Amino acid sequence: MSTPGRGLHGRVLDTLGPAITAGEYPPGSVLRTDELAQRFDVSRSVMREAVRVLESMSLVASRRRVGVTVLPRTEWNVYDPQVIRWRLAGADRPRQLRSLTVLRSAVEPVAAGLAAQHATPEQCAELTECALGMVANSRGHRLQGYLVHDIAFHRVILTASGNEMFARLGDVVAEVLAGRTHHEVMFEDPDPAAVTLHVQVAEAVRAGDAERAEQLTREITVGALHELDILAP
Amino acid sequence: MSTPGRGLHGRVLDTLGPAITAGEYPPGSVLRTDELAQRFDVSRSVMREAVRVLESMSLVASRRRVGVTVLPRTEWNVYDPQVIRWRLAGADRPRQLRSLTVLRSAVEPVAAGLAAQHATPEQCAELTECALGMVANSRGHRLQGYLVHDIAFHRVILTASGNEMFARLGDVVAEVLAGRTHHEVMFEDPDPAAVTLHVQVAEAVRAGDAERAEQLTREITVGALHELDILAP
DNA sequence: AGAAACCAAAAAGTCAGACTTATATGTCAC
DNA sequence: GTGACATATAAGTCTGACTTTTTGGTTTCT
Repeated sequence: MSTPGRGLHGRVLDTLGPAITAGEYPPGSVLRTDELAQRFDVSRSVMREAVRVLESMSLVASRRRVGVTVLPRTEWNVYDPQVIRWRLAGADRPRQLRSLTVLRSAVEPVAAGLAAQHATPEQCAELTECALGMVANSRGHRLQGYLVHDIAFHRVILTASGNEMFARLGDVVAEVLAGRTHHEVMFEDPDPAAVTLHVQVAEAVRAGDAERAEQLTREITVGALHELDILAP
Repeated sequence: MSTPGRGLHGRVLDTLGPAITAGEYPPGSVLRTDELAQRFDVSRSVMREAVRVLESMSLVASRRRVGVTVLPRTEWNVYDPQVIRWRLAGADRPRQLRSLTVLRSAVEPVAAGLAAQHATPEQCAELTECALGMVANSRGHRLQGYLVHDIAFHRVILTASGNEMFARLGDVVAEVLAGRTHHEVMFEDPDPAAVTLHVQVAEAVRAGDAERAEQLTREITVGALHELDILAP
């Protein structure tokens, strides 16, 4: 998943990125390129490339005579897939999970509504296929199989919406769903009501009923919010 | 606005970024670092830093023995503020404007609902202030003054939602609104109904009425969709 | 004493050149 | 045609010297 070990500068990022997003260097901390280069045992050129990438993510700012300063979280490019991965993998995981779930609750219903209007027959077929796969794996601790279809389902919805920015959230949603299964509490079989909702969404999209698709998806995301205690019961 | 001229590599990006996002290099095009360095009259080290940044935006991929290849639009990090700016400034502007407006229509209503629950008294005050400023500038071709308050209004809503990912969309929304005033057709005074809606949203947030704040904001964004002919009348 | 001008050190920024490594592609034998 | 092998290519890496900006302290003048 993603882009592992693409060169030396990538290795550096794999260490520095998670460290910064985890808050190991509080905002305002100052790093020096040469020192970092020594610490990671790479040349300054490689280190500079890594710093440039962090800078383009607004994780740090590089200024002459002062050094590379860590920026406050409010400056971070929180939509950068790399940043999201780093945060999901580290100490910032709960916060990232919450904000992503709220984002999902806003985006996915609208995406489903658009999908009902724009989905191709192939996408409709794939959607029902996914929903059926979820049903088939909804009992008997077949969490892995369930997850695969769940991820595929939401990815198709986002793609079929026809909006490039929605489509780009597919990977993020996938990581959220996968995380819920693997890290969070998810011992029992999935909620039967949720499974039913997915089937109904697939049907609504196929029927071109945007209103219904949106409303049903809203119910799904409300469920996700409840799981994280973001909504009062 | 943003980060102009932060070093030589930034200058290179200011040319290459817009060129790529405008589609001047079709997907699959191959660039060579050395050739680019010559073309921009910079050292290879500087050029490499620029390429690294483009790579972190998934605009290009760098592979040994082949070169720097331009990636298809579906790979781009379309949430990167820099990418958004480049696209809004170039040939891809209409597409970017549409997808951003659809994103707004999904996010802002939910953000307004959350703002109604979480906004501080100061934020509520600022919000009504903005709304009043919009009213005051809604007649007599005072578009500039209107725009300032409109931008501030939406920024407060997104910030007050308490969700970091929503808050980060403030800059983007600002650029969309500014673009609508400056580039798009916007000769007459703003729609009075829209002005009223903003005032009502401010009131709903102050009253803590999440449901109403969300619904009213939805009406605002529906208006924005209509402006771009995304919704049927 | 306070402000203005000045100086020196520090760290990022830039450049040039040599070298390494992976890999796409063409060549040859079978 | 298939597989092994050689070769050329372009990215990747390292090093060292040099430039530029900026900060913080020092000196000087009012």
